Amino acid sequence: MNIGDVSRLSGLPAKTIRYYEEIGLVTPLRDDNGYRRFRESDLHRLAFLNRARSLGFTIEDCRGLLALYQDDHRASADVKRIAREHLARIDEKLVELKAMRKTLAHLVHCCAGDNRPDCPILDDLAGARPEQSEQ
Amino acid sequence: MNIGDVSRLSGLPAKTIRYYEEIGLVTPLRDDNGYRRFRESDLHRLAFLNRARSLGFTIEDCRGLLALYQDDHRASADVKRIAREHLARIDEKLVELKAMRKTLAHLVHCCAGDNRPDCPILDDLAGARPEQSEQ
DNA sequence: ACTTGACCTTCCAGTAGATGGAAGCATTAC
DNA sequence: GTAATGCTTCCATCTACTGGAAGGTCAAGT
Repeated sequence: MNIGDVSRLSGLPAKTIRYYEEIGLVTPLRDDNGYRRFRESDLHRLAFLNRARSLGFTIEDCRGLLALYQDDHRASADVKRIAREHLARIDEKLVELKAMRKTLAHLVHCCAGDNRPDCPILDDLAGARPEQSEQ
Repeated sequence: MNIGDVSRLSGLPAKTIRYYEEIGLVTPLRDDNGYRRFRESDLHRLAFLNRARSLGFTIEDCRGLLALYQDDHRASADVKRIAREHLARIDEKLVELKAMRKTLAHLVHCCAGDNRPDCPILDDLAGARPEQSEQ
């Protein structure tokens, strides 16, 4: 298979596949003309990567997960640890985003959004926060 | 004020303040010795930036917000539009993260996390997804 | 045989938003 | 005088790609 084929089959852009090769996540063979030649196993790795990335795992997580995937003597505990840590990161991010969302939604709600200059959003950004006195 | 002072007062690292100068978000004066000299107005801009960034506004959003902040003839509608668009981006991100969280939490829950190799997390990443048949 | 178009290659640059570190002046404290 | 901070610039690095240029390869059609 050429890169176009695995791109279609894995759902990853060819650019991304080349990048993954560059950072050692996949190692296709080469034909005499210099074209990359992908085996079934390469395709599986790429599909695995696409799925793992879509779940938000970092590239380094993916590296670890692929290694465990290949390792018949793995302990599922190692996989679970990576996933749990990732889940914790997601939860942190969710807390942060929800806090942002709450403040922003409040500010947007308070702003008249007309052609006058008075704006509670700018007031907040400038430091005048009614619901959060300066200690 | 030197950079160390505004750093303490604005809460931004000196590195970040230099970076903000580089990209034109703040323009301190210079002393004869080459040191940056910050006015009160610079400090206000930096505090504004710190707050806006902590609410997740992009640097380009901040640029627009600062311009409106300085503009006595602004329309609050313009501020509100920037904030609403940002809010929409946050909501998108929240939807995405919540979906990831749901899948991940389920997989983590299903994984025994012992010293055996069987692992539903890897099974999922490898494409064997029971609750989501292939088309 | 020649051309066209699709496909492939490498290499370089750029994205967002900083952050880390090195080398080297300036200032302040003792 | 010297040691500790503090300031400067410059360059590199991070994440995870993505875009584009310049050019080689291949298969189909005429």
